[in-house]
Amino acid sequence: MPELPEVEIVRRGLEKIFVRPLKIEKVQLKRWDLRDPIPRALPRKLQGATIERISRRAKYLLFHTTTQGALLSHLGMTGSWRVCRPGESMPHDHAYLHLEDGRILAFRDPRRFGVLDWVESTREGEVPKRFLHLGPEPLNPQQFTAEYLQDRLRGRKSSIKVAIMNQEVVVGVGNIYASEALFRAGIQPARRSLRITRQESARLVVKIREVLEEAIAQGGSTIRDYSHTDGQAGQFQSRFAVYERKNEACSNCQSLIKHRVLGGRSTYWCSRCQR
DNA sequence: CGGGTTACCTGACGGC
DNA sequence: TGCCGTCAGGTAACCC
Repeated sequence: MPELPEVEIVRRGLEKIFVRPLKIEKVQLKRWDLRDPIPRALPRKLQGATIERISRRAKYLLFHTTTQGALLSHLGMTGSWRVCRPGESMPHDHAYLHLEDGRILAFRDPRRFGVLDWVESTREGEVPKRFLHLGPEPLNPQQFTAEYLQDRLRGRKSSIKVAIMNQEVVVGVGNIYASEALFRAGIQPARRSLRITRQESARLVVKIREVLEEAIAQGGSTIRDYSHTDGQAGQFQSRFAVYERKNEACSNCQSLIKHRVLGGRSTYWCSRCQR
């Protein structure tokens, strides 16, 4: 489900709720068996804590408390956070955070590939274990540069699409935006990473950033489960150039959009516009 | 070791 | 109608 743009939109939605710090009065867990079991201590740590800030790293969200500990959440494929009131439960709600103002934050995740975890400290320099292997943030031009990408692609035998979806190379790019960015950059997804030229790396860096920023501006992409914290759907799915457009005419050259599986994931491209 | 494949889980959809 | 196979915004544990 959610790639960087969707997670960032969720972060902004949550941020609005915590414009002023709010205490969590009660934590209710419906089940513990997400992709990783929720730590038994999580409710104890969160209950009575005050959330003052929401940050994002890659596709992870951190709910920072005033005592330095933080709730870490990953949405997996179908995870969502929504604001609701008592009695507004939905199937596959796994956790409820009861806020001091009477509102409830519900974590829902039908497939349970998501993660809820507790990190003890998020002080400067102390990086949660889950973040250790993560690559640079693509929206940060100082971190994610043509030189950097070219360097990481050199000597890599995998396809360029698999490479940019590798969170150690660059974070936040998932299956939709990988295809979309490669279309914009004019690069075939199956090309070997090591054959990508310097110039192409430069273009790809620009296009990855561009497509992610446009998607954020459109509120992300809603295919199935994804929605904002207020239940609204994203709008970027109507702007897909290639994703899920197999056999449709390319918006640029009218030739038919191709599809194949790469690294186990559905991949879409225009064989005329992408070389 | 790098890189491909599979498992985790539920629901939606198409074909028979 | 209903059953079965396939596929889905991600990640990580496996295999070679």
